[in-house]
Amino acid sequence: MGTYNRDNDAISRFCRVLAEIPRGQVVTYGDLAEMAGYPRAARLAGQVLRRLPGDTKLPWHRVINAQGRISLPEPRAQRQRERLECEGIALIKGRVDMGKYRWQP
DNA sequence: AGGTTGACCAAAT
DNA sequence: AATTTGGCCAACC
Repeated sequence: MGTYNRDNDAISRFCRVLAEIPRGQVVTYGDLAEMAGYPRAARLAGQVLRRLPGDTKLPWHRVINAQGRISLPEPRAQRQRERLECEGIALIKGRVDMGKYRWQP
């Protein structure tokens, strides 16, 4: 199978990877998908994140797009920016310095 | 069933 | 540097 169908096993794989991202670091949607075992399924990562409960303890804010930009619509983008800054990740002209903060295990 | 829609991405223009 | 293009893949009409 290799296909994703609302099976919780797939979702928990995304969540497991998400939980491992260290404080003060970020990954891209594509990175998250690949680490979860779904290479080239960046949009799938976005769908999983979108469905996370609003009160999740998972570090959803550590996931940004491949250009180092926040991919959320306002007003959630503002919350993500705040959370990142709380961890010492500043956005310079709307961008995270991927060379400095991208997590590579 | 089949078309459209995204918290996407890399390569080409 | 900014846009466009083609690929991606499950959810949702």
